[in-house]
Amino acid sequence: MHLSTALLPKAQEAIRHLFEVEVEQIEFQATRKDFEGDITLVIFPLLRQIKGNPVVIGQQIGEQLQAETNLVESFNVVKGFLNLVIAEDHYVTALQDIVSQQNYGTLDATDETVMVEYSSPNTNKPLHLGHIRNNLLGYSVAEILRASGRKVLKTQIINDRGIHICKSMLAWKKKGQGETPESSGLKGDHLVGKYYVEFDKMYKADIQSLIEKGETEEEAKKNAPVLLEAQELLRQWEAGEEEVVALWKTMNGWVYEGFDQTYKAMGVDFDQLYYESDTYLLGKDSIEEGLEKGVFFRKEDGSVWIDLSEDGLDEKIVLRADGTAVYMTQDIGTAIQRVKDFPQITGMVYTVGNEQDYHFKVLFLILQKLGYSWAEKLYHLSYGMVDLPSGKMKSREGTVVDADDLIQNMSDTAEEISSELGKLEGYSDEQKKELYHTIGLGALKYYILKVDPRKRILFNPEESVDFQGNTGPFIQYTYARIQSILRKYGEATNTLKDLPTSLHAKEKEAIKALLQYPEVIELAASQYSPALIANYVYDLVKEFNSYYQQVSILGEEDARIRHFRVVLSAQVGEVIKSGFQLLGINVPERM
RNA sequence: GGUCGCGUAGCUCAGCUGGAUAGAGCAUCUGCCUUCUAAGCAGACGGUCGCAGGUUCGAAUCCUGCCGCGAUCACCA
Repeated sequence: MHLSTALLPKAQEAIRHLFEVEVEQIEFQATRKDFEGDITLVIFPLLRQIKGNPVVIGQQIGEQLQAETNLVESFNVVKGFLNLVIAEDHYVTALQDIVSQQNYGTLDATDETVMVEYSSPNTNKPLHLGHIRNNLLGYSVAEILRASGRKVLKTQIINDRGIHICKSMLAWKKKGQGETPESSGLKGDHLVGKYYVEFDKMYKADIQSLIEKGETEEEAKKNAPVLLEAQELLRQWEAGEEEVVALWKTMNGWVYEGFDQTYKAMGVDFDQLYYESDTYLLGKDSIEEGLEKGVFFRKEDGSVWIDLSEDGLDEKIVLRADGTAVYMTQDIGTAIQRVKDFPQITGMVYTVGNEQDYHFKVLFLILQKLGYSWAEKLYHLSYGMVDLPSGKMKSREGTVVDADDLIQNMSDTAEEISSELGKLEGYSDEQKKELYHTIGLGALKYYILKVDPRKRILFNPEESVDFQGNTGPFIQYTYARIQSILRKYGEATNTLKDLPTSLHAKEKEAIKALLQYPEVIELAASQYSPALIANYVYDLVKEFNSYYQQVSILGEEDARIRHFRVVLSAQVGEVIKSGFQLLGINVPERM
């Protein structure tokens, strides 16, 4: 039971008794560090119903509470704040309760099922840092939603068709000389990406020569021969020409092998895959349906639109004059298809950058207007771009931070630091390698997830991601130290035997921090924010490290107190592990 | 220009539905390894919370205007 919910009726009772007033809500907050107390009752809001001096009122309520409940041991009043000191045995029993729970922090199951879409890359180039943020956010939010009692389906829609892949195909046909991942030793997605860059070179050369022949830049960009060829390739693909489709399959196959490796290294996965080549024609039926319902209207040229001016937006096209689909058409169709595939879905989360805020606003409105009940529970997990000091990342121009390279670099840095510290005696090379990956990836993931998704991230590859302070490795390190204690202690720590009669101040603080975990999960789920989990785990860890420094755990002579301290440490370790799992970060036994 | 988001210490970020003297990390400086892992702990330094109004007993937080940065406003995806 939560402290404030336990205290609420007591305080209401006290106020009723003292002032003969019924108050519905009472504001509790954690007592600030510089004052004595655990929880603070804010008097000011009560003044609306109780006239008088807040200090006097606080004093009276404090006295009443102290007399009426053994939860409150003592109190003090500072200005309009009634600081309550909670009896220590409350915290001891609270810890006992936490320890007895299977998956402490996770919330009761609901009947909701949420589909979380993330990643959804194009298949013409390897994944980069922008995708990493997307993947980490999507994966983590999925985990957080699951911990908050929802069932979760992780998905991505792979953008496997379109002009972008045709560009890579064309360049490969012209310049590739049959090169394959095997022949070149290149990872498949990198090989295909190489030809995407190659295309851009040819394209730029074409533009240049057209300009020299007197065309304007605008004309040249439209008429460049390689672009026209790529467009022709797309038409042939749509017509199903065997040779083109075969090449398309081959090159996409290379890319998928590459992606699989990257996803595996990143530690993300999916329950269901969708391919744009299967879904790009979807949605047209819904346009007809919407026309009948009067949600859409047809213009004279035959194109179909929706008027969203009443919703503060403008008109948006949903079907071209020639009857072909636009992006919106597809997205409408795909959303509906997903609910057909998984009828248990009650909501969906789209992890897509904030440059598409407007698109999703419109998409969700359309689905609502079409009358789908689940449309109320769609959420665009919008996040800020990852920029470099030099500006935006552009694949074509090679100014990207490659995902595979970055993950490898992080791992290398972890290795350097670990080797310097030299604490891994007895670890095999295999174990070490795995550990470096855990730490390096932990640093990267934490670095990205600890910031509010909405904010854009400026990533400076020159200044490597930190391994000290508010970082993933710092938290992993704390976990490893706890595990070291547990190994040495040897006994079971899943139950509290003899309860101590008094607590160290730091023990009380650590238990308070543990008690917050469930509500943090709830908040993180309702706000779709892994950052809240990251910041919480950091606070917990800081609290614990301070305790660890001040108090000897295994060195305690009294066996009962020693056991209590080990159990408390074990539980802190559990919450670190659990919280980090929600961020998709592993924790090491040693480091 | 319209719409949306962001603006907190030199740098990177917290600050929950308004509450006490705005908190961390990095960087700089000072201490602490014969005691459970120093990727640590304790401390110092560092702020007109972009600016100006407003609401309130109380505003970094809510409202309005302005400034700055970013995104978006295609029969592109």
